[in-house]
Amino acid sequence: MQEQPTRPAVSRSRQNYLKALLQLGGAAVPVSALARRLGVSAPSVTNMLARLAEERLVELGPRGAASLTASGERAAALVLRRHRLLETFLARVLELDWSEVHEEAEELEHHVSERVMDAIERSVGHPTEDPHGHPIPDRHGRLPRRALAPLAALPEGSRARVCEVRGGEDPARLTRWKRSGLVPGAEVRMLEANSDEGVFTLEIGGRRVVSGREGLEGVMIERRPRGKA
Amino acid sequence: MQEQPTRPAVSRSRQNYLKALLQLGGAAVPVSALARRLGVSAPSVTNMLARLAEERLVELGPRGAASLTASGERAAALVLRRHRLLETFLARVLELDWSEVHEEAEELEHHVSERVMDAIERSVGHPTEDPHGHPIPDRHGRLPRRALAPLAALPEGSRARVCEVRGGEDPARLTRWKRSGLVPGAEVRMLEANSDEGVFTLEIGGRRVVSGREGLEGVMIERRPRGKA
DNA sequence: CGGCGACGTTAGCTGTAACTAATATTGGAT
DNA sequence: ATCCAATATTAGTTACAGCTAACGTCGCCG
Repeated sequence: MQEQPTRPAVSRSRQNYLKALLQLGGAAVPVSALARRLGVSAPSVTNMLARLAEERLVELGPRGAASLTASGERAAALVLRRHRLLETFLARVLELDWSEVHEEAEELEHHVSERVMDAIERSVGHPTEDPHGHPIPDRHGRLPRRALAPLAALPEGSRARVCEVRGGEDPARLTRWKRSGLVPGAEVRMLEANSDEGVFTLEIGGRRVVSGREGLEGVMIERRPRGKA
Repeated sequence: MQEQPTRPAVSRSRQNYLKALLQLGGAAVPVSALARRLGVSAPSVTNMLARLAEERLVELGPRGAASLTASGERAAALVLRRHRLLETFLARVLELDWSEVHEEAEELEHHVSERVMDAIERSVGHPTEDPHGHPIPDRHGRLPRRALAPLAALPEGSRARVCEVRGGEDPARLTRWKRSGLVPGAEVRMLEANSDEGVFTLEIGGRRVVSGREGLEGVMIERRPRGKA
C-alpha cells in the first residue's frame, strides 16, 4: 500500500457506482444498466462490482445482478446527501442557475470535506429538499421514501402540486421546465389529457401550457386530496 | 487514450508541482526541495519534471534545477489564485476559522470549475488579498510582487502594519498568531528587540506580547514611512 | 587525488480504474 | 432441441503517479 492523499474510505469511482446503484433501485441491478448509466464499459462494471462485493457494499446475484447491502445503501445515501446539499448551496448561496447545479455538484460531492459540508449545510439552513425537489438524506444516510405520481397521470380537471423534477442531468430540459413554470411547488391543473397521442394541456400559474409526454417525463406530483376542481 | 471525466489540461498533481515551484521561487529549484515540499520521493519529482518539461511548463537546467517557463508560471499563478480565492470564500462566506481554510482550499483548488470559481469570486467581492494577507493573482495569472520585511527586522521603537502572515499550512501557528493579535492589518510597535537571543517584545493593539524569533517567522510587515515612534 | 556523501536518475513495481478483444452464458424464438 | 442475440466475464493493456532499490555523478575534504 502506498498512500498519497490519505486514501478515502470509498474512492470517487466507488461512490459513483454506489450512487448509481441506489438511483437504479438498489436491488438486482444488471451490469448493463450500470454501465449505461455511468458511461463505462461492461467489463469495468463487472470488475468494480467484484471489488464492491469484496468490501460488502454490494451483493452479487445470478447474472451479475447487483444489490446494495445495508452498509452500501447507507454509503450511497450519504453521497446523495452531499450531492443534494451542494446543489442547494450552489443555487441558493452562489446563485447558479438550477440547470447548472447538477453537473457542478457531481464533481464537488467527491471532494468537499465533512467540515466544509457542515458549514455548507448551515449556510443553507439544513434543508430537506434540493432545488429539484428531491429529498435530502439525513446525516445517517436515511432517505425518506415518498410515493409520487407522474404529472402525465393526472386526470383531466384535477389539480396537483409539482413535487419533484427528475432528470436534472439535462440542463436544457430544466431550462424548458422553468420557462413553463414547472418547478417544485408549482400548482398545476390538467385541462386536457390526450393520453393516446401523448399531448397534454395544463394550467400552470394561470398560464396554459401544452406539452408532449416526453416533455413531462420526470415531473412528479403529489395528488391534492381535495383537488377535484 | 482513454478518457473518463474530460481529463483536465493540467492534472491535479501537475498543478501541485507548478504551485510548489512558484512558491519556491520559480527558478533553479532543486529536485530535493520540491520533493521535501510536496512530500514525495526524489524519483517521483525527476519523473514529473520530465513530463512538465515535455509540456513546456518548466525548463530543466543542470543538476536537475527546474525553472518555470512563462506559461508554467502563468499556470501556477492561476492555481494560486484559485487557492486564495477559495480561502477567502471559506473564511468569509462559510465562516471557517482562518487556521482551517488552507488545507480545505488545498483540496478544492483542483476541483472547482471555472463557473463556480467565478460565482465564488463574486460572492466575496473580487478581493485582492486572501485572509492571510497574500495577494491574489488576477485572472490572467499576474501576481503582484511586493517587497515586505520580516517583523523581526523591525527596529526598536518603530511601528509597522502587519501585511501578510506566511506559513498558513500550520493551523496551530495561525491560532497562536490570532490570539496575540498578529493578523494582517494589525498595527505593531517593536518595544524591545533582542536579536542575539532572539527575543522580541511587541505592542500589538495596546497589548504587550513577547515572542521568540521562530514564533515570528513568516509575519511580514510593510514599514510605515512616518513611523519612527 | 582518492573517496565519501549528497544529490539525482534509472529501472522496475504497485494500485486504481479505465479500455478492447475474445469468450462464455443464457434465455427466447424457431 | 437448437441456435442467435443479448448479456456478462476473462484476459490482457493503458495511463497516471506514486514507491524502493540500485546506480551514477559531482564537489569537497583530507
